[in-house]
Amino acid sequence: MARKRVTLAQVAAEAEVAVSTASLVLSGRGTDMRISEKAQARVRDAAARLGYRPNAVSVGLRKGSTSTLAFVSDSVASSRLAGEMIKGAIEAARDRGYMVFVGETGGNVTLERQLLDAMVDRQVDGIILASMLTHGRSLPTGLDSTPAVLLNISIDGDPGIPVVVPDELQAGRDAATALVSAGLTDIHLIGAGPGLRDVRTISTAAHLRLQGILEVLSAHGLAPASGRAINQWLPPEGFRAADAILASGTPEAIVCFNDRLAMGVYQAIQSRGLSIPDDVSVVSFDDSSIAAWMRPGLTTVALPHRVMGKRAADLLVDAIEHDRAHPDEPGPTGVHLVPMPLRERDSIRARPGRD
Amino acid sequence: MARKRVTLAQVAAEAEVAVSTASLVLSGRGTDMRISEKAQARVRDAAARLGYRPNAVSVGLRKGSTSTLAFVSDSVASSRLAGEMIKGAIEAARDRGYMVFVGETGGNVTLERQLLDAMVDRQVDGIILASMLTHGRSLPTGLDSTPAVLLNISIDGDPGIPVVVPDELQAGRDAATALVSAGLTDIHLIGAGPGLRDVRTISTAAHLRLQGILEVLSAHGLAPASGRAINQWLPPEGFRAADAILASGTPEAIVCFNDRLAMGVYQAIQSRGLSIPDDVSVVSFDDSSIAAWMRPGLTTVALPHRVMGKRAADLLVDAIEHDRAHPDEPGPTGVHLVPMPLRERDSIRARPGRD
DNA sequence: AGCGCGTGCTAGTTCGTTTTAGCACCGTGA
DNA sequence: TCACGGTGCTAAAACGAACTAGCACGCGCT
Repeated sequence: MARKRVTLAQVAAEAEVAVSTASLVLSGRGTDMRISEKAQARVRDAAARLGYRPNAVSVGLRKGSTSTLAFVSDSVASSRLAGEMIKGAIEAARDRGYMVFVGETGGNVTLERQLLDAMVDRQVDGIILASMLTHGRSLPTGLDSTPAVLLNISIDGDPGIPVVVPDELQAGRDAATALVSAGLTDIHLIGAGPGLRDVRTISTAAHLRLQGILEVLSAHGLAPASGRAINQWLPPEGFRAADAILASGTPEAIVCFNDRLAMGVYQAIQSRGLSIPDDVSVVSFDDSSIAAWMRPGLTTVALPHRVMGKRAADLLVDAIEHDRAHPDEPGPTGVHLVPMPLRERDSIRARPGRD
Repeated sequence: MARKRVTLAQVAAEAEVAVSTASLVLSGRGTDMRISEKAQARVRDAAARLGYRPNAVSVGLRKGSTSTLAFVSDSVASSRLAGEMIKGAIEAARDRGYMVFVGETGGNVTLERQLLDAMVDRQVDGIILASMLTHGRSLPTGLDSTPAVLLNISIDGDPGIPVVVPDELQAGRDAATALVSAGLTDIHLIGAGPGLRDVRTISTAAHLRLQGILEVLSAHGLAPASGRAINQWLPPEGFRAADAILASGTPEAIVCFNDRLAMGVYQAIQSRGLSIPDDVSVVSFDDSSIAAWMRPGLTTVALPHRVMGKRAADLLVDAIEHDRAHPDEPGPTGVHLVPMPLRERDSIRARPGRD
């Protein structure tokens, strides 16, 4: 086993030309360099016959670029979401001819440093630094010597490189609009609120979602009927919060700050024999896999992780190519907001008597 | 920006020795090669001062090995599970000094070929070929020239390389035992069964789980009270199947072939005003994230994806090192069953009057 | 004085490719 | 007859590290 790889030298020998000739031909510069059609044909033929494939490591050494990206995140698998991001990035990278190294730091800064170093040692052409937490953090050093993109990380101040984040503000607006345009006015918030400062998580998502919601409500002369700031957005918390609301009457609508909270909210509502959406409407955020499985289907504003990953990889490759073409110019930058689409399912019902 | 990387030559110049001397010292063969302590100190000092890091690409070219693994799967993100596998593999790889390329084929054979080729072109030291479907499939060619491990793939016949799969047979036994030892005898199957041939999916998991269940039941003189083979294991199917069972009486216990089915089953039971586990006990497979969030917590046999990924990476590195040490010997092989632990939560109640 | 030997280091080749500079040949026009 | 220009190719130098073979030097011994 382990048939040795075919090298360019072998192809050249088989075609009876010099190595440099073979290289020229196979890299498409043959005609350009006035290699006769006959010789070119011989080389191509030999390459095909021997099943020649260029050794990417050697090319990487010679050219200094490896057609390789690094994807470093703090958590690959803690959520299905991270997987989607990676998938999006890998697909986009592949379409552009790049392979991707995936690394995971678990939030450990030392590990992040080591990983980044290991990636740079392997001459990656660019780096995607991703987080699952969308919170402000400081940027590791060394990201200025290699093209890089920040994914799902909102940095304080201008990082000087492209940043890809979901448009949480608009998502908040859309969730509130879905309720308001159904004629619902008695709206309760679970996860954050009722005021703009009532946020218990480090996530900036919470702030932005809340801001968007409040913006739309006040534009319609409304305010949240209640709100609970919660730091752990998990089903039991959702259950407790909803139960407390239900104890003092049936609300028209509940906004959950994520689908796990919504799951608990469903349980609380249904365990009281009430119906979603006939008695109370629910809207949420994330569109995690459970959202579609819940009964009735949960209307939720999706986090488009796949698209974000793809976007990041595309921006990174753009940056790499820009760098190659104009090594002195500063390179692309800016915050790229990815729209969060509203997935309308069956958890919102228009208020009878209104349209 | 983009400060050039420090090369060994620069370190050597700074330490006033030859490049070869610097190489020897930094690779630990200094004393071995009788380089004076003084010179060694100068080299190490210079390396530290300049922040020297060896260029992994160059080393890869020279040594032929790149400290890099490939993880190729048919679906990275279709389930949270795949992410866990990758995470396990990446962690184990990192602990052994390897970085990992992740690729995803979407089940497309052409793409798989291309990806595998691209990986081999980059001189990966080994390949993990993973699937999310645990079904028999044919092995791509070329896996014999590079160390490889199959992850979550059961191949027909001996692939000649290590294979890592979950122990579904024992999982089936454990699920059934959990019910039987609680004194439950009226046991209904949702997903497959009641007979050994009543399986509608291409997954071998279904067969093995069923086999394990039937084995334990018959060892106790029991047989399934009913069984429905289903090809799509999703909540609505679970709901329908459970509803049909409930229409003709209240069952003692239901085995769901995965957690999504169980989610539908919960909905069906609870919408009839019945209680889990007081009226009916439920056990399931997978331990997906929803299992812990359901009310009551779902007792389920976990698919240890993280452990499987870790195991695969460890076996692969073992194979690589074996290959390096004994290039002629055949290398490790065999099927490695990873135990599926039973996660006991609150969906099983012992039958009153029994122990 | 000459030989052998241990010590401490280095020159030079290799890995597989890209790329630049330029060689050898031929026909042509002066 | 010779410079000149075009044609078709190749030699050789990178890229950065690893590693083999072996050089120079000084010391002790005969």
